[in-house]
Amino acid sequence: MAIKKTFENLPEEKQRRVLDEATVEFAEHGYHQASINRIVDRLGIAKGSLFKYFGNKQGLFEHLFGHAVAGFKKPLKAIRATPDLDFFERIEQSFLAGAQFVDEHPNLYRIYLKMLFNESFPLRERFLGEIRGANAKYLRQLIESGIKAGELPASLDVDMAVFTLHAVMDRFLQGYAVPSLDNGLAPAANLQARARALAAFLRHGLADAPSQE
Amino acid sequence: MAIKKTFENLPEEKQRRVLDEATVEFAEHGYHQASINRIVDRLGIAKGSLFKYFGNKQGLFEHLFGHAVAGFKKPLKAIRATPDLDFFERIEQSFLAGAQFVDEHPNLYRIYLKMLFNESFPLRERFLGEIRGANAKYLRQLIESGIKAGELPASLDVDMAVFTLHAVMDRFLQGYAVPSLDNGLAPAANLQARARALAAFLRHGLADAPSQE
Amino acid sequence: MAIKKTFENLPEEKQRRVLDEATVEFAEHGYHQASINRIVDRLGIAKGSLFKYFGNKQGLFEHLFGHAVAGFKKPLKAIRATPDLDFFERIEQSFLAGAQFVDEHPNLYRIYLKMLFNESFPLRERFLGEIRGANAKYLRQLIESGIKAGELPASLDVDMAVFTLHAVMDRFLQGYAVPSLDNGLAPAANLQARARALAAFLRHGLADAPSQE
Amino acid sequence: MAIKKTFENLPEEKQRRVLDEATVEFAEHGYHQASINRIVDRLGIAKGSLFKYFGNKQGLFEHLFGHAVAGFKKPLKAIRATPDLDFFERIEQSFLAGAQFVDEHPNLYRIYLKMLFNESFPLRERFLGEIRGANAKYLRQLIESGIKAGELPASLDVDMAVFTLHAVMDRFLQGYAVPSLDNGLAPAANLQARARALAAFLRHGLADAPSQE
DNA sequence: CATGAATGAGCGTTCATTCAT
DNA sequence: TATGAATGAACGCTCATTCAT
Repeated sequence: MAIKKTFENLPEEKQRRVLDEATVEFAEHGYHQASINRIVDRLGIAKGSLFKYFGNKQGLFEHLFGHAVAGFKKPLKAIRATPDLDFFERIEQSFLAGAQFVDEHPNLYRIYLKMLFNESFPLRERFLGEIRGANAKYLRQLIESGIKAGELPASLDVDMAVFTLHAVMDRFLQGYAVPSLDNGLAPAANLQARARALAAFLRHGLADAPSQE
Repeated sequence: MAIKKTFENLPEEKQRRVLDEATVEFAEHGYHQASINRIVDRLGIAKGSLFKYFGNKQGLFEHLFGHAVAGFKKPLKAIRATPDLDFFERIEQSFLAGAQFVDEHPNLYRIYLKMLFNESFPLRERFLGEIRGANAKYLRQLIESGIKAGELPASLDVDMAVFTLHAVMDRFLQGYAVPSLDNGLAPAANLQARARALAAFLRHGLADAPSQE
Repeated sequence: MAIKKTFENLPEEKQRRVLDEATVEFAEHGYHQASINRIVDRLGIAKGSLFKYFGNKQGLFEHLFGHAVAGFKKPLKAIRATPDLDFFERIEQSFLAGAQFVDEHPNLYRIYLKMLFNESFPLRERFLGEIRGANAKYLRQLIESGIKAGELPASLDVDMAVFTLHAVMDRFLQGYAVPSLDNGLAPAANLQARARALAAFLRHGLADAPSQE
Repeated sequence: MAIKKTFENLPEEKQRRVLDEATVEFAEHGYHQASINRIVDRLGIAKGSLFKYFGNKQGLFEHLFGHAVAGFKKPLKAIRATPDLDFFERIEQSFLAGAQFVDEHPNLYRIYLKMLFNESFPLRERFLGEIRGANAKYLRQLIESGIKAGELPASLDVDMAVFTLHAVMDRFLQGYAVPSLDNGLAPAANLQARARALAAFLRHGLADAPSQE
């Protein structure tokens, strides 16, 4: 707590600038390659100030990303509370909600992606566990609701379903955030169309795909 | 390739040792955090030698990973040539072939994963494009063969199918290579069982899942 | 002394706390390694306040240790005024008085020890001169009284006697304050026994030592 | 070992310069206040070089002082081997041998003094233990020889004798190396005279001092 | 050709001190 | 008067790279 007292006394506008610049730096370079020097240079503040605010580099990162973790979970909450949508509509909406988060917080999402396979981020296990755990739990609840509502067969292998949904949703967002990873695969369809297509796809599988219209 | 001439004159055994140690270092630390110092210390060779062989750090990485890229494509080739398997059996086999590659080349796969979302790897775009492009192409051909063989409906949205298959296969391998990312989602099923379950799942989708036995 | 005006207006209790914490810090880390940050953190006061009180780090140290110097001289004064003790009893009592001072002001004594051979303490020459000069003067007077009283031979080389007494007394206190410096030398005798033994020793020297009982 | 390989391959002249400059820096400022920057600036070499040689600041210090520790013990050895001197002549010679060491290695002795009461030197306990232990052992053997030779009474309290000799010898050298600590106490007698006077003094003690001539 | 000593920019971090509020 | 945010030089240390031997 003592660490952030100084920072929290700052004018909100300045707090925002500091966190934004730092987020950009971590998003561009990852944790270790991110440079405190560059951050303070861009901010036009003294190096010592940043250390007063956050204690050290790790403190800065943890503050910044720790506060953001909640944001990763929020978009999904809204959808679960929509009684008028059926399961596949909710899936579709979840895709779009994720994309909206990526649009609004592109750098936080980039940090998350870098953290996925780079072990050297501080608190990586905790942060990833929270985000991915929340996602998985959300999807599981969605599926279970779908079964209860008769929209999904009771015989569904819920674990596999969660796994598949999670995989496809992750990939959908990754491709959206880093288009170069979609290398030639998908048509440059607009976002909603792709979300709808994927949802339809997940409904029937490969062998039982209905005719396209 | 004047750069690699002196390296290629080395005894093959020594070449292998150099590349192996470097691969381990890049796999553990990524590109920028990897330390030439540590590599030559472990190898017991002079630092200057490594620079003579590869020019610089980037040259070392490009040589090493460039040679490895072909390895990423090989396992899939074998499966496409199996006339006695139907589409979903091939998918299942593809999963297992990928897992086998991860087993045999864990460090190359770790490098690939780190490269996915970290822009600072040299030739990243090219390497990723090659690997992912080959994967996508392979999957597309598999699907098209499946359609021709009547195992998949002609109406299938091939792009979406490729996308989904790719997503699930990637996630399958990532979870296999980095189990902590599977956070609580999947049961500790053995590899083959999970591959089979996923293939079955992809066949019928969520809404049309057959009863489990 | 404009510098200390605001400090002296503080409630005495607070003055004491400030000086005590600062003394601990200087005793633990010496002058340069002592950290104003740590001091104000422990005190819970603003950093600016300390600088208002004392101007700068050096001012704080000088105030603190300057006030303490008198304390270094006090214990000895008392002994000189004891008419019923002979010279060697006074020496013995001086040792014990020194030890008592170390017990009561361990941190001041630690500062003094650190200052002995570390040129970077502010006002070091003056402080050391005062303390050591007072000690030497005290010992000289003790010796001269002893000669006058016929307890010591008139032929005594007073300079050498002062030197030796000073050396032994210093070492006695140093070993008491920093036992690790006594490395294996002395038996774990209790304080009074050792003081008495040293006094006896100083009386007769090495060659003329009487039988031990 | 690996740490010092690079350094040991250097021309001896350069090795000497490096160690000399570093010794001066540590002698002037102690361990923590000593600045690697200043050392390399004075040497005109790159900062990285020093770290290649010794790994880190502590490694430099330990190398430098560790090698010097043997030098602290050497002068005493020579004296013990002189059969033609009696006990008090040996004491006198020991004082002078110590003074000679201080003359030849003033900066090492200054480091030793700073280390005495400053806990923050690396390996302080070990270095001090070695030096002081060797001194104490040397003095004890001297005393025991003196007793055997009948030059000292068999009833002598050896522990106290060692303690006193050690104290006086230390103080003698400290005053020689840091004259300001002798504040006004002793006359500016020449070295040999003072050594002789102290030895005489230790022989007879205060109460039994013979007439001065 | 191999070596490994030398380089120096850059890193994260600490610190006493200043000064507007 | 008390505050505490801001400062920026200095610290120990790492690194990929160069080049004389």
